[in-house]
Amino acid sequence: MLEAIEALGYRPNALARDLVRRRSNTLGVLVGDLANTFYAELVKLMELQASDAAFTTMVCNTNGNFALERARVETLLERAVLGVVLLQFSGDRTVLEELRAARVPVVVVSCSDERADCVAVDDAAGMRAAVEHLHSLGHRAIAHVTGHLLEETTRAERFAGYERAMRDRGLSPRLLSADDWEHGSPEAIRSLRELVTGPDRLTAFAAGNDVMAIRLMDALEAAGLRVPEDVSVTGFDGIELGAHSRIGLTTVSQPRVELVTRGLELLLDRIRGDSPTAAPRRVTLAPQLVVRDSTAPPPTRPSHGRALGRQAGRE
Amino acid sequence: MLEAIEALGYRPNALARDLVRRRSNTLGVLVGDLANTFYAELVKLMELQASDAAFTTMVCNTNGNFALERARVETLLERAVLGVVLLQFSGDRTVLEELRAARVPVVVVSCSDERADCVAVDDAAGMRAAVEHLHSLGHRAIAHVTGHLLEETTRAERFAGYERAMRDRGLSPRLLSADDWEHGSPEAIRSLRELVTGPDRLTAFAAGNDVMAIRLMDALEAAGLRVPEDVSVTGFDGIELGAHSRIGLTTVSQPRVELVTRGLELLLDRIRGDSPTAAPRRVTLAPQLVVRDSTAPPPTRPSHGRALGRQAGRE
DNA sequence: GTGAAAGCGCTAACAG
DNA sequence: CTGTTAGCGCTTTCAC
Repeated sequence: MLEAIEALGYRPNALARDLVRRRSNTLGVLVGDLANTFYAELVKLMELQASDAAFTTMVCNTNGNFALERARVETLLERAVLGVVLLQFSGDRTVLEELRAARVPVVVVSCSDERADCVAVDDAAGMRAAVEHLHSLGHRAIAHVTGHLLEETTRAERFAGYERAMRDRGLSPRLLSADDWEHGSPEAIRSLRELVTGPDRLTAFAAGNDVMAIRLMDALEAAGLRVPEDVSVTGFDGIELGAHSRIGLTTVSQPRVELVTRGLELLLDRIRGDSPTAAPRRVTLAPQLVVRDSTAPPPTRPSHGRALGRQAGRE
Repeated sequence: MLEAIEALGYRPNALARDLVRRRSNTLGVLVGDLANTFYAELVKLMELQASDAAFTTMVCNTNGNFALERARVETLLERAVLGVVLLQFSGDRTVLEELRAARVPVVVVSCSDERADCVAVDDAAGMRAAVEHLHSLGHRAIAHVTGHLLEETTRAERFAGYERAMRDRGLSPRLLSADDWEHGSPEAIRSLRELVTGPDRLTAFAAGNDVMAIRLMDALEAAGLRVPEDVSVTGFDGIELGAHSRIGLTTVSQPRVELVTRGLELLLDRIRGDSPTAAPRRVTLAPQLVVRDSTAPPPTRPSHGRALGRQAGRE
């Protein structure tokens, strides 16, 4: 009988099933920017683990844009998703309100929000580890580099961690925006060079994430500075590319699999209604400093050799 | 009245709408590996353009795994998707059959299949351009590097393009598998060094895609060889990372936006039923050679300096 | 145990 | 043109 059904090519209609059940067995995944490999990998893991748990996922790229994010949430709600995973959440209050009003469980992964369950790395501790590492190498003039590529709350927390670590060591924090040299304009490159060769010269940059760190390395080398000989750079996230021999980025790595696993755990717990009224829960994971080749002791006498080093040799 | 509806927080139930319409206003997107930024970006563009055209998308990562791919297609079919976009399609016949049996329009983007509409770059022409470039630099011993990271038909076509280009120049093709040194085992690295320093020494590698090219550079440098001084490398795809100053990968770039736009065009055309019985259509786009720093004339006398160059200086 | 019946929230068709 | 009605394909309930 069942074979006959199979043979006839019967396929159950999920639309009808979902309608009568009034829920769709689908998890929504909202991600800010799929082009950032860190998030792409989280999405990939999420999709895999969710389907192992017999859920369908619906991936939405929000481009970090509020309006788009809201529209996507609306779509997910209309489709009666079981729950929503927010990666790189913009922190827009109305979205969370809507989700709450619709009684749809939410988990925020890899960034923080007090209004929802979240799983994230201890950003402040991660930045502290980066500053500590640079400090122990002898660096004193360490700037923090951040920008719009980083989701707001994460940006704030990483900056806070950096600032605290600097003050704890009696150093003065300095904040730079990666957005300035994003397009590699000559003035931006020149002013970057100023920062490293000028009077209060910087010897190290602790970037807010790997993508910014890698672009910064690019800009520094375009300015004729060598990494790590003239200046050290650290990142945050631990994207695969940073491990490439040509890049060798010292970074603070996030445990991606655990982030996803724990996130899904929290979400499924809420979906099953195991803890319906519990206050937002928070899982904090430990990031891990990975030391590679982009950090070294500061130069003893500043040389900033434009004619020296790899850069000059290759271009 | 409409305002009252709004105020009461009415939200239409897409499940019911879809059930009665017997179609879901959703496009399925099947992608082999989201962790490859080339595909992640295509997915991102696809999602954006589809939602601009008022479609929801359902992204599924198949991991290049037949069983997973089949399961995902089954899910999409149960959800009565309007159409399916196949990125990095595994070429599994049964999947296409199922989709056809369910009368669901399909478009294959960035790889080829005669059984469906497709939009792809001319892979053979791209590889020919790479070989031509290397040949004009003076290279004669050029190997093609491919592996499981590349979807099957694409792999075949790029190899064919390479082989033809080599034979046209009276050169003998040589095929290597990137899978060998994927894990960076010492033997693999040693045998790679053999290939470049041994009797029939290779002076250039034309890789099947950028990810493999970049990993190959890593492996070559681990073997104490310099790129491009000792050996040249080319990629295929044009991922952003290849443009980084530290990488500087010469590559054959694919027009991503056009790939997505044209793909969606073909799919929507079929969905609207404009050309219900037309034979599979094929849009072929021109790839573009981007010359950067990973290619140079072959060394005049082989030095293969282990103690020289960036590698030795940095590790 | 098995089988019939009700109805999920919409849309499309049709009657007024 | 507006209002009513049937029914999409399933699950769940309830009667047998």
